[in-house]
Amino acid sequence: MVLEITDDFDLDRIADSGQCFRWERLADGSYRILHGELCLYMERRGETAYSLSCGEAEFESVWRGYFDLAEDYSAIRGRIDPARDPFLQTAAEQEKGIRILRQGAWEMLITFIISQNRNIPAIRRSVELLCEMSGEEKTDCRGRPYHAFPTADAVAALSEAQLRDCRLGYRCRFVHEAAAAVAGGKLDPDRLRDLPGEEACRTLMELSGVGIKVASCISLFGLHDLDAFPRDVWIKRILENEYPEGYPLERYAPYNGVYQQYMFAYYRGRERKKGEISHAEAV
DNA sequence: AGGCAGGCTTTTA
DNA sequence: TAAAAGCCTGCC
Repeated sequence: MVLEITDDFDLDRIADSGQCFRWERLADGSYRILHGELCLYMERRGETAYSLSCGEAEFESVWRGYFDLAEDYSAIRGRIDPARDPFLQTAAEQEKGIRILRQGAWEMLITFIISQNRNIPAIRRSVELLCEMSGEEKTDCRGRPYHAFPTADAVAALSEAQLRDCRLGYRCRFVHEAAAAVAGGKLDPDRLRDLPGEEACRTLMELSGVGIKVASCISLFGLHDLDAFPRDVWIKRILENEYPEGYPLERYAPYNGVYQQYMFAYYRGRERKKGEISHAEAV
C-alpha cells in the first residue's frame, strides 16, 4: 500500500537513532523492519509518500501505531525555545524526522539489558543471535526467512551455554532472570504502561542488570513514556558541555524523551564525523 | 546514606 | 588498546 506522511518522518534517522536494532537498510535505500513477530518492507517514494509491503488492515492494526503516526512531532519540535536552548534547537532541526517507535515492552526489556556497555553493531548482533536461537522461524512476504523476537518462555528455556553463544557475556544471567520473571508471571512488561513513569522505572530496576539508564530506555521505547530521559554517556557529556547550569527538564515535560533523542543523535553524529575527519587526516 | 572505584564479557574502531 | 545507549559489589 501507499502511505502519505506529512509530519516529521525520516527512515534513515529513525534507523540510526539507537532505539531499534532489527531494521535493515537494503541496497536501494528501502528498509526491512522486524518488529515482534512481523516483518515490513518500507520505501520512500517522494516527498511525503511511502510504499509499504503490508495491506490496509495490517497497517491500521499494527504499523500506524508502531510509527506513532498519531503524534505531531513537528509540534513537539515547535515547543523548543530557541533563545534559551539554541543547542536543542539546532539538534532538533538537524535530526528532524526521528520518531519514538511503539515497540514491544518485552522486546525492549531484553534488548536494552543486552545494550549495556556495548556499541550499536554489537547490540544488533546479540539481538539477532538471540532471535535465531529462540525466535520462531518465519518467511517474509518476499520469501526471505527471518526469526520473530522470541517469547519469554522461549528465552527462559535456553541453557546458559545457548545464551553464551548469543555473545551476551556477563549479561547472560540478566537476560535469563528477566525472561524467567516474565515467563513465571512475576512481571508483565505490558502492564507497566498502567503505572506512573517513576513507578514503572522502579519496578524494572528490581531486575538485576536493569539500572536507571536501561530502565529509562525501556520506559521511553517500550512503554512509550515520552517524558523518560535516558542519561547515557553521550547525554552526560552534552549536559556537562551545553548545560553546565542544569538541563531544564521542567520546561520540556512531558516530551523530554523526544528531545533527548534529538540531542543524542545530533551529538553522536557530530562526534562520529569528527572521528572520521581525524582518521582521514591520519591516513 | 550515598558516592566512588573496580570488575565484568565481548566487540568495535 | 580504549571505549562502548551500564550495572553490581564492596568500601568508605
